[in-house]
Amino acid sequence: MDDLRAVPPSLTGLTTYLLSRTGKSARGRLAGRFAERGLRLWHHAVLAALADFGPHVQRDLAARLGIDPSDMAKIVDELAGAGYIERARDTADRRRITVTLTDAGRALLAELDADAEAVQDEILDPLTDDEREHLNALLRKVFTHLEN
Amino acid sequence: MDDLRAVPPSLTGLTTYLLSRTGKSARGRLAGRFAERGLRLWHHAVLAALADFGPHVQRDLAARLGIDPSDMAKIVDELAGAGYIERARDTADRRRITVTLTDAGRALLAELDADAEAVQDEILDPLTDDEREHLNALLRKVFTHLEN
DNA sequence: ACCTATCATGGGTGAACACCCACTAATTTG
DNA sequence: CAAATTAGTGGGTGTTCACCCATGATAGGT
Repeated sequence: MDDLRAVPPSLTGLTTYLLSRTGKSARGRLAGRFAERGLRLWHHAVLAALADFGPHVQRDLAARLGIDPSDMAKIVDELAGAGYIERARDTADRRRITVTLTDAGRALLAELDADAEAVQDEILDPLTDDEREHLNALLRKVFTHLEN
Repeated sequence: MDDLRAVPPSLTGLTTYLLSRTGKSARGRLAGRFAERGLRLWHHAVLAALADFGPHVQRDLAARLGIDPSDMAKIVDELAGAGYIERARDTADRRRITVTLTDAGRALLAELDADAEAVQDEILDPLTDDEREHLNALLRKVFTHLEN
């Protein structure tokens, strides 16, 4: 007891601490899997947004994901270069570029989602199905409240 | 609907995504408060470890918190410089430095804990007391399982 | 037709962070 | 007693990440 590896209980008593640590672990593991494919977390988020809401003007895509338009340009460039999305100049407003998911992109998204599920299974391993459900509901509440 | 600011549901459906985002927000807010005092999250962790487990050999402190000994040396130096902890050479093994919490350190820890509570209240605002309790219990399960 | 605003893009910056190595002092081992 | 090991420390490195600015192309207002 008093294992030298034990984490201070006054920290584990803080829900924010637990959120921070588990969140970091989750992000790290998923980022690791994506990295094996030469991808980062934002690539997944972009593909998911396109799948959920359909084609986007690039600027709207950046706004939706809360990322800098300049960084979005780079991400879009990478995804387009690999054929996962298609860029097309808007004919009405030729400043804009409309981004669309390709079939290859849809297929990649399915794989990335599978990665995410796998990581989720790793991390939520000690929880029953009911508990996972409950955790997701609680976090969803917290998250939607954060978005203001 | 289809608010341009809405986050993709296929992401919010992933508990790992919610963990990652809420965790990042929690860490960011707390780090912001600490930064106003010229401190970082590790300073809090070190003080908490000393309060919970008593004096530590510096190397053990690093091992417990999972941080590089070299980085721990810097953190300890900062805390000692401000008088929050005391360094003392071990008389038996003069290579070792034993780190002890001072009264000032204990007082600072109380303030940092208050900061953490405040951030926690912000973030868990939409949850009832029962739900907060439940969330903490679930995360604790997940966290202790991660530690392997 | 000008002037201003908007979009995509490239490039650069700076903070945070986790690592890693080398060096000194001290201890332990053979 | 010599050699190998360990503790603390200083310094440096590479990565990630969020930001910010400048530029060129295009639109819209007046």
